[in-house]
Amino acid sequence: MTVKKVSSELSVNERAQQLLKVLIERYIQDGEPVGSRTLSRDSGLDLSPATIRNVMADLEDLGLVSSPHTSAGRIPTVSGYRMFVDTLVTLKPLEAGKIRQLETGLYSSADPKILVESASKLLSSLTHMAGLVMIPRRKQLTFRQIEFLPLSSKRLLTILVTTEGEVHNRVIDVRKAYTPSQLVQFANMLNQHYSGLSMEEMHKRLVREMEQARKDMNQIMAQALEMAEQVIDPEISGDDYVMAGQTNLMDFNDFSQMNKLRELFDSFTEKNEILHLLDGSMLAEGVQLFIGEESGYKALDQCSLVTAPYQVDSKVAGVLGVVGPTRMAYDRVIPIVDITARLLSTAMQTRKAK
Amino acid sequence: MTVKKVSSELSVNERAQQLLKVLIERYIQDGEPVGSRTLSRDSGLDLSPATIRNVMADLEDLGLVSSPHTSAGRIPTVSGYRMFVDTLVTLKPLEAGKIRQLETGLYSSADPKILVESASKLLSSLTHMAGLVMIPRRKQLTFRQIEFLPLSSKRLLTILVTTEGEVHNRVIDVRKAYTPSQLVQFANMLNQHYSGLSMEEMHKRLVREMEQARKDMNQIMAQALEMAEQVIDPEISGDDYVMAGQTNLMDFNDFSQMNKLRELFDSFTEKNEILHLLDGSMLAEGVQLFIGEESGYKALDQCSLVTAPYQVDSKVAGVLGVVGPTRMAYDRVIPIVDITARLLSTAMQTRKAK
DNA sequence: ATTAGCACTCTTGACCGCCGAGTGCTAACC
DNA sequence: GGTTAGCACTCGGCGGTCAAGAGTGCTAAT
Repeated sequence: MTVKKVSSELSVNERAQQLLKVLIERYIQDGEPVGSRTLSRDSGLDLSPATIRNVMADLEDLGLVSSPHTSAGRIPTVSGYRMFVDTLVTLKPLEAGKIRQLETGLYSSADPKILVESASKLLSSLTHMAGLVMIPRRKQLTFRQIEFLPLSSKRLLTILVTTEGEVHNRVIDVRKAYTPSQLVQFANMLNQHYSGLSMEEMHKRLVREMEQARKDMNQIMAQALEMAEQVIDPEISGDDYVMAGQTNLMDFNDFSQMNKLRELFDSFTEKNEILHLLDGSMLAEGVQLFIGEESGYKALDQCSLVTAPYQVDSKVAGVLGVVGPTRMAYDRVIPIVDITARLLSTAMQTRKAK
Repeated sequence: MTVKKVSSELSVNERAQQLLKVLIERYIQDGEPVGSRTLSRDSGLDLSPATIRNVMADLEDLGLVSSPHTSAGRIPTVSGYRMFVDTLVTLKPLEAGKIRQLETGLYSSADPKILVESASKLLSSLTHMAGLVMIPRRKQLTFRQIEFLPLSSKRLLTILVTTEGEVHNRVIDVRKAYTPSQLVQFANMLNQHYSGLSMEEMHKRLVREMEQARKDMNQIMAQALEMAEQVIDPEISGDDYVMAGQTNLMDFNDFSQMNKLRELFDSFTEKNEILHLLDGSMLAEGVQLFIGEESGYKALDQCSLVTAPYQVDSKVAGVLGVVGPTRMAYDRVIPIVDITARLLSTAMQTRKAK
């Protein structure tokens, strides 16, 4: 009996999965609980509503679907969505037109800032949700060049250029006045010495070598290093992301209650929660999903986040993705995020080759 | 008869104005149409509801109030608000605590970018609406210093510093390669020659003197000027504003319909309409209001905008303000905007004196 | 194992009537 | 003549009822 049951359960499972898949696709399409009759008609499985009701009861026991009230159809739960995206979904290849749109949108500029901005705009316009792109993390940028510009006697404008093409400005106050030629000398020294290092590495070395210079009573050296240290300071992490199309989320009646939406928008301006999440998904390879409460952040518990890391110089530099309602068209969104990440990677790459 | 009527009408008007004032204050307070009985109780005028009904009928004829339906109280129209803010409102002086909050919030930083950002945050938190601060207009900034940094043989990073303390970076491509010393020479020349001019003036001169240099076959000069011209280019207007607390607007049930709110938010990201408005109110002295449809922009027709220009170096540099529902506490908001503008002015001033 | 049938549940929208708030008008009042 | 009391009227909002529709769970038959 047990043996029989196992084998039968397997076949049931396959069928149940198929039904779950159809149910979720259906629910994503029109946002209403799906009933047994609808499923019986559209599943392609030639089963009567009654049979399907039995299967639904099983799925409900497994926690994959739930019904909002006694006499409504079923809607997927978070676990249901999870199973769907992990094993059931059939991804829709991206239409050529949209790929072209992405390509042209991302090849136009050499400035990484603009590139990041267009990527997030493209994501939002292709998915009709909110797109976001994390700015390359400061730690992982590589140092290329630093310059000091006197603003007043004891105030300097420092300009930091990375290999990736980013430019950072910062005003620092110094203890004593330097002549322009001294400043040039400082800059030259730093540029020769540290060019090509990652910010993180550079920071480490700066600290170490500053110690050394002080011991050696090498004033000049120590001063230059101290100034550089003030600019490189990893505390000013510069971690940030760019977002576009937040207002798209207002179209989803999933967020009909204003306060939920407000909470979400606030967490977009707060940034730290989102950054945490993005940071976490830097490590993963390929597309990653956070469905509903999976993210662990209350503000996002009605949303899903689809992310993919992008590379510069074959090292992971950042993450991009979209935010939308849990009930989103995963089959379309996943490829979009995936391809956008790839294209952004190459767009940033070619820039460097120039 | 006519003479008498005029005199009586005058006295009626005074009373009517008083009633209009109380009505608007009341409506602003709790957002519901105000009826004759309420007014009779709270106006302090010791009039019966019936009399007040007559006055209301007059006010309605004058287009200052309207009733949403036959048996509701009256609500102010745009003209009603206009009359209110122009002649009736008694402004509430800002509490010392809030002034201190503003002062500490605005004196902490020397960087104009940060200053602008905190000003808009302060505005939003003090008014519980959306605060915005327009960035000093490029044209009106004064040139202080320019530097050229070679990135690759024919690509230069240009750094532009204004007297106001802003730093602008831009990457430009040049036709031929220059040696570092040539670049320094260019920069020196430009800095000596143009320092202290407004961008607008500088641009004019650049064009003129470039012509001259070409005629004189002064290659070096012409090249330097051409490079500068690429950086100064007023087309890249850099007009922009910083906004904070948009989500506050979601709390007002005045914007209960999502699409209205969305339109508004979209116009915030679009920016040009808002910039137009802000630009227009740069000329006005002191606080200026756009109530409802007065702004002329559809997206803003449920909102009011309260603005005030701020100065740097006793020249108008930009505008700041708040956006909120037409039904906002003008008596509190107007002083807040006014004082914030003054404090931002001094905060930016002292910066320069340093 | 599957299905048909049936009773039951729950939501939704329409309809109804009532209450309260407020108006406009008229006639009386000072 | 301005002001007021009184009265009829209007309208939105609220609660209740009702029927229709959709969907379920269970049972018994296939």
